[in-house]
Amino acid sequence: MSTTFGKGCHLHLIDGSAFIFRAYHALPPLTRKSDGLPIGAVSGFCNMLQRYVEGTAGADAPTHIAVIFDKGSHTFRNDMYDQYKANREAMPEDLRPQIPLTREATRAFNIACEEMEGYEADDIIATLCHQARDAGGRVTIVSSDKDLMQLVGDGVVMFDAMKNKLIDREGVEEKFGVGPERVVDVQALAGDSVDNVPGAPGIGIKTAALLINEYGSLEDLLDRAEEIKQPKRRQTLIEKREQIELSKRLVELDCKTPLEFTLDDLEIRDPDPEVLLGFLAKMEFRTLTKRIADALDAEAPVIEDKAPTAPDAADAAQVEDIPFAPENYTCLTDPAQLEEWIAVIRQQGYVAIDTETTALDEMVADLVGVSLSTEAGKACYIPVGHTTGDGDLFGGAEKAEGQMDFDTCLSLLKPVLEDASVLKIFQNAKYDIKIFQNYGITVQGIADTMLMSYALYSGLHGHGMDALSERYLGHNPIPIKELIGSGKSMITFDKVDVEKATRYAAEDADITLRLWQKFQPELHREKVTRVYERLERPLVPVLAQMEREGVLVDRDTLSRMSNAFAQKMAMLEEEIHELAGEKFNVGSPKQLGEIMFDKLGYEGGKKGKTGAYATGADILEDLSTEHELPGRVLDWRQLSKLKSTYTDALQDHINPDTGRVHTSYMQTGAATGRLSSTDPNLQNIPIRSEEGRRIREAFIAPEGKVLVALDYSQIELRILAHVAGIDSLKEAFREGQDIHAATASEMFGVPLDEMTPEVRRQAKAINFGVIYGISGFGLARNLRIPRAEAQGFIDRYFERFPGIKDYMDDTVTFAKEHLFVETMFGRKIHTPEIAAKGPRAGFAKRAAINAPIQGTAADIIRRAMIRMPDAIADLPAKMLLQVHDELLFEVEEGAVDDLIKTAKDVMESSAMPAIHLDVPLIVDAGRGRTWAEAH
DNA sequence: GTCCTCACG
DNA sequence: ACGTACGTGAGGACC
Repeated sequence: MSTTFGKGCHLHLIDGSAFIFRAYHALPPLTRKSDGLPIGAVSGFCNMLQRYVEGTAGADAPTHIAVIFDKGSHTFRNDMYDQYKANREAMPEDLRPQIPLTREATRAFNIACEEMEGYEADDIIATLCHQARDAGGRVTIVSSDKDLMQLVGDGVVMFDAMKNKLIDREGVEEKFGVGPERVVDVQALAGDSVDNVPGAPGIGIKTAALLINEYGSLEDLLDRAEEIKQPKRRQTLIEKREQIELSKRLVELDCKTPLEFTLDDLEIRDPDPEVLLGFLAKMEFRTLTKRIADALDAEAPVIEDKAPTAPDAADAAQVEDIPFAPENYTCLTDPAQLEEWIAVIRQQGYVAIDTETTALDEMVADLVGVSLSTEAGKACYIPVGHTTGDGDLFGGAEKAEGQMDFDTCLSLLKPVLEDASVLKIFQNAKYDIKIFQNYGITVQGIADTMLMSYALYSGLHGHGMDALSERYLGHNPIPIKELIGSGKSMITFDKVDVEKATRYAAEDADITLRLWQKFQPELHREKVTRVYERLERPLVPVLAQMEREGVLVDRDTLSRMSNAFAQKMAMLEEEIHELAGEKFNVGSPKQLGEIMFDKLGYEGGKKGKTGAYATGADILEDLSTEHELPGRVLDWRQLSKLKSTYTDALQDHINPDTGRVHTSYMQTGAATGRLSSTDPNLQNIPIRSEEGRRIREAFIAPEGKVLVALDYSQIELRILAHVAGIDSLKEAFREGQDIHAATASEMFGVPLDEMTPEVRRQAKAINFGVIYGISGFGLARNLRIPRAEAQGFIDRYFERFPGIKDYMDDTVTFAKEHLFVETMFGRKIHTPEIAAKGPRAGFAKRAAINAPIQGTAADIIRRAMIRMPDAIADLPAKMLLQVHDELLFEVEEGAVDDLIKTAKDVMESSAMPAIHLDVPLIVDAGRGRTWAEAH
């Protein structure tokens, strides 16, 4: 039955990883109906495999076939160069569990399925190629990976299944400018950013091919490097010789892999219908099962339409039964123990990590310890920076007993942290990766339980670890207060006793791991995997980098402003006291209310819930038509606000080391998907008032650089026009009209060229009102017109734009039915209050109407931010700040136009291709030495 | 800690 | 019948 591989045989080798990734990206995140297991990639993989086998049947059918997979993340190339493939992005979490299933699928098709520990699939393919060719057979490699092109020639061709194209010797020459036998020479010079092969800096494929063709081979080129005319190129080749030679060894495939099977084992075999259909049925692939059953002329097994089972009842119960037992938490002091932990981590491919530090501000925090957890209930803590006495780790204090050496610990952890193929699970990853960055460690390959919770439960509750642990694990973690106290007597973590720290820190890692296990299947069940994978997880390093950059703020400017404000306030205060007839604290609303309404007897004093008079700006404004005092108080309040919140407070936030202000962005702060900014909040720097706007003059670019502000024009209204399907609004946006004027024209029948500012202002207020879930009362208050008149405007608006009312009604209906609303990208915002009765129902309704619009805008700018670093990588520019619909950059003077063009393009195209908008997105640009000028 | 007020989109 | 524009964070007063 079995024949010996030889002349006339034709071996097809399928690059398994390529199939898997193509399948994963080509298909939506499908899940198995009965239990929510992600199976999109498996489904695509099976389809592709089946179609391939089907498509190759005929005259030149393969006699032998195999699917070759990678195994393990560590190969002999990592021993040569530890940075090899270190840039690889972490595997999406919903793909990981599908990998073993693709092996199972291959076997179910009765196709040979081969892999080797320590070798890449490419090496196995290379070895098989050589063997097959030596035996006189032919080979077709099914892959489009350029690393395999070196194997082409002498009966070996490649088939790019994506483009349905054969790649032969000419194809390789087209791609590399040299024949297959010189491909590795070109690759060694050109390097490869994807695999992190260094190559020769400044030399790409074109130049490399030119050089190789001129000198014949890489070795000759390097030997005769002195002869090269271009000085820069000559220098590079001489200085980087070793790096280039290393690169060649990295790209050269090993054709002597010690295989544990022979070519004869790969002989093509018919699948066993029972096994194959059994597997497909188990995966619950209805269409595919039926199609293959037909092809095999067999009976398709029945796939029951099982209702989803209770969420992993069995598994969950097991995990939840594992107690939180501090005795299973160990304190690691010996590097050998850590090495054992690392071996386990590498083996299983993931670990939960938490860092303990001396401060909440990552820019000034020192690392005190690291905790790890590899399975529920099991965790360790590595103390490295605990101190005794006064002073800190790097000055004054004594290092406490019983710890691991700081540098030893980090040098052991570094390769794991930087290896994107090992998943590091954090609660609030941004904090920890910034801490590790302080020590030159760039963490790659992260999961974040805080972001998972946000993607799953935004609007339902907060996403802090204590709350999540209590809610989802039924466990109250040790409060940090018990270790460091609170208030004035608070100590830093380095002063905490190592034993206590171990219990606390190990528990945090344990909890993080358990939350990850709990949330992972939920992401699929709730269909928010895409949101988490595309909108949340990739944003973390981007925000970390922006925070690290900070923005330059001029202390002198702020300090001068503070002084000027103080003087003016003192004068106003004197006047106010005189008008009041007594001295009082102008900053106390309570005292002010009593003075105005009780003592001076102003009309219209209204007490709120707490029994205090309301003294808000709107009330003082009304009073100021009758009295002098309220106007003075308004002026005083404005200055007080500017001084305390901005000109004084901002100075305190200037980092002494960098001279810049480093805000912190909270990714989970706003339910709609917006970011929020704290410490300091740089998203509410004044701009509306002339006095306040001047604070932006203190935000500057360093010498030789410029600030560039890019902001989306009317993004929320554009989204509204799209989602509500308002043709006239869409048309106005497409034609670049003044949207508020166009609205006014449509509503009041005033031609555009006769528009008055007053009518336009009213239309503008209505436009904004609509986004907020308009009410007659709210619009009346905003426009200071009678409520009936405001209601008349709204009625007319709905009449002219009937789609708006439908959109609002539909959104509320959807929210009531599902208790959440969605953005265009599928972000869910839960609206539990929509079921409430009474006044709360009104709030919830308006929030539900607003959330998809505000949230979609937030998603769009997030996508822009995620794509931005790569887009501007070659420009001398940094993205510094985000203010909801604006991005602020710092750019070298000469590159301003390039930056604006590139960044604008990224922003304007960021809705696509995930969603389609019927209206264009337009980004306005400004530049200047200060943020004030850039607007 | 909570309320009030006010800065931003 | 009720009280209302949506989403945030920070500072100061007051308990």
